[in-house]
This record gives sequence, C-alpha cells and structure tokens, in this order.
Amino acid sequence: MDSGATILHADLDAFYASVEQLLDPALRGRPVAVGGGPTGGVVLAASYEAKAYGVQGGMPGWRAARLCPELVFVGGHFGEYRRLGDDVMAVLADVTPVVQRISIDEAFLDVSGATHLFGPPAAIGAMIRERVRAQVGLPISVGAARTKHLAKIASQVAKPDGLVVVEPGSERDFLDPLPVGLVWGVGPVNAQRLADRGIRTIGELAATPSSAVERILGHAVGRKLSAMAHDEDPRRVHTVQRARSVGAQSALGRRRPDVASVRAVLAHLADRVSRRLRDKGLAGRTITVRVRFVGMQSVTRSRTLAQPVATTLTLTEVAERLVWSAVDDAPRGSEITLLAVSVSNLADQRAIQLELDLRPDEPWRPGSATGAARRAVDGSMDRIRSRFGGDAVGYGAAVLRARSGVPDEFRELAEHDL
DNA sequence: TCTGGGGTCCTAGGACCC
DNA sequence: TCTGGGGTCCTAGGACCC
Repeated sequence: MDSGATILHADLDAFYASVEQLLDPALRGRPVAVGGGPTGGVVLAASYEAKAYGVQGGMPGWRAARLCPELVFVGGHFGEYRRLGDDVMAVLADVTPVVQRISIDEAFLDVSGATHLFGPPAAIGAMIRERVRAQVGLPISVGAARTKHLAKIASQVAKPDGLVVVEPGSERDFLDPLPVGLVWGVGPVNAQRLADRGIRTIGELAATPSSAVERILGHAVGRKLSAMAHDEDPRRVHTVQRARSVGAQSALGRRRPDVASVRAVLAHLADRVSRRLRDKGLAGRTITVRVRFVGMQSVTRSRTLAQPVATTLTLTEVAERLVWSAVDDAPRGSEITLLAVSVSNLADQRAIQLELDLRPDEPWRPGSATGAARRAVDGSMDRIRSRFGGDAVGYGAAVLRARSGVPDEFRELAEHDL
C-alpha cells in the first residue's frame, strides 16, 4: 500500500523575510530582519542573507545588528503573511485534500492518492515548488519520505529552496550522517546531553542501545527515537486538530509587581483568552499562570475548578490569586518581567452553558456577579467588538500599550487557529 | 544590555480511592 | 498495628516546536 515516499512536508523558506522581499524588491538579495531593531526588541525572522551572518529568529535586535551591520530591519506586514500563507495552502489543497497544516508556513501532505494524477512523489514535490513560486512568488522546500518524521527532516535538509526525496530503503544512508538536532524533539538541551556522551549524528544515535538513549533523554523521547530508527513512525496525516489549551502572555520590562498594574495586565490577558475561548465555543477547568522574574526564571501556578469557565471576570480573579501566590513565594522585592494566563482541560461550552444557567452556582465567585451576569457582560462586549473592531472596548490595555510589546497582528498570527 | 508570543507533550511527586 | 497494588487526578517544572 504505502510503499513509496508518499508523505510530503512542505515548508516555506524564511517565510516572513521572504514575504518582505517579495513585497519590496529593494530588499531582495539583502540581509533582512523582521521585527526588532538595533536598539531593542527581538528578531522574529531573518532572510537567508542575514542568516549567513549568524542572525536568527528570537535573537535580540542589538545582537543581530552587531553580527550584521548592513542588516535591514523591517516592521513586518502581518496581514500579508496570513494571506500569502493561506494562498500557499490553497496550492497544496489543489494537489490533495489530505493536508495537515501545522503552522502558518508548513504542512504535511499524503499524496498516495494523487500519484495516478501527477506522477511519483518526486514529481509532485517539484510541481508544488514550481506552482508556489509561480502563483504566490515564494520559495518553498519540500521533503518526501515514507513517514512524517522523515519527510520533515528531508525538508530541513532541502532548505533553502530545494527538494529532497528519501526513497524507501535508503533511509539509513540518508539519516546516519545527519546531526541529531534535526530530529524532532531533540533541541539544544538534549543535543548537548547526547554530545556529552559522544553522540552527535543520527547514525551514532541509532547505534546506541535504546535503553541507554532512554536513560539520557527520558522514556518518551527515547521511545520516539527508536520508533523512528525502526521505521515505525506515524504516517497518518490528520486534517483536523483540536486545541488543548488557549493562552496569552505579555512581557512587561522589569517592574515591581503592584496590585493595580498586575490586575490591569491580567484583565487584559484574561480578556484575550476568554474571547478566543468563546469564539471557539470552548471553556476550560484548569487555569495556569506563569510569572517570569528577572533572570528568566519562571514559576507557574495552576488551579483546577469544578466547572469549566470562559468568562473574563472569573478568569481574571483566579489568575490574580495565582499570580500573588507565586510572587509571595519569591524572595521579597523580586521584579517580574512577564505574566501569562492559559486555560486548559477544555470542553465544549454550549452544553456547559445550559447546565450552568439552570444551576448557576459556580466555584470561585469572590465578586458579586453571578455566572450568568458575567457571561452577559462578555456577550455584549463581544458584540460591540464584532461591530466596531477589536479595540472598541477592552480591559487594561493602556498599561500594556505604555510599553508596547509586539503588534497585535503578530499575536493573532501566533495563535494556532489557522 | 539579556531574550516575543502561541502552543504541545512529558515527568514526577502527592493526594485520594478502592 | 505497620501495611499491597493499581488507578486517576492535580500541580509544578521542563524541553521543545513554530
């Protein structure tokens, strides 16, 4: 049945930066960084010309500027990223309906049903690359193999702007010389742990007894790796995926936590989260906050309620208690640099809402409003925003604007609902 | 002059139940 | 009177991915 290299992984190259070069011809061939600047902020994406200097996504702008003095910083056209990402996905959907989009700029495809129309996987990969280049104007790399994991590695090897097909039977020859860091799930920490034991390539990893690998990396990652080594990797391409958590966070600079500003920031974050939950018809029982202190140490506190919630006010109140419990456990006078709120243990809200309106005794109700009243407030704010735009009404946004972090369009892009 | 924002999954200990 | 074994849920932290 699935005898060929029929799983494809298609991945746009330096996506945000390539879009900027597409939109502005003057940027083509030049080192470009999206986001950040020589004085601050972080680089969200770097063009290949910039990567040649060592500039990477996530890097502080001042460091990028030092590595590459000619670096051009651009603000980013987030609406265009979404539109062009969607255009590329439309090209893929033309090839097969079995497409699993895993982020704005990459997707898996199962082309086993498309080979009779378009030829072998190598031909399909080449066709996708040509069409994306011709119809959208962007470079895209494609990997093809028998499994998703391998296809993903192949597309990384193909970059930039290439195609790599791992024919069945040639997997070991392909993988053995590659660095372990190309394996999904092996990041900097695990790569270092392996290097400490002299394991640097996937071949060396494969030659290590799986019991030893599990001791080094833990049970789960170890098992995943040995599954890959034995070609027992997942190859199913899922066309739908549902969210397991919804969250929001905001970097604050460094500040002493005080009641008013913590409350304002949490209200804003809770508002963002609860609005998105309601949009999806979801509510969640577990509320988690993260507090990051100076020095990047962060602490989480969570609380699981008896009933799922999706109202801004309840979320804010619970989050506030959790944040103060984390701050109170920290050394006196600690400054904080980030607050995050997230909701998990999600359930469909429509059934819940009915149940709660019949029996409106919710846990955690230090405020005065009942659950039904709180939902009514949220409902009218949702309606105003859908008529007049997202900024028409809101909670505490001014505190955040003071230290303007990242544009809202980027937040929306980062939300995984694609 | 320190590092954005949105996620997923795993681990490990403790509480609690049978 | 000193103790089994299994299961589930919760909490906190960590690694990783885009």
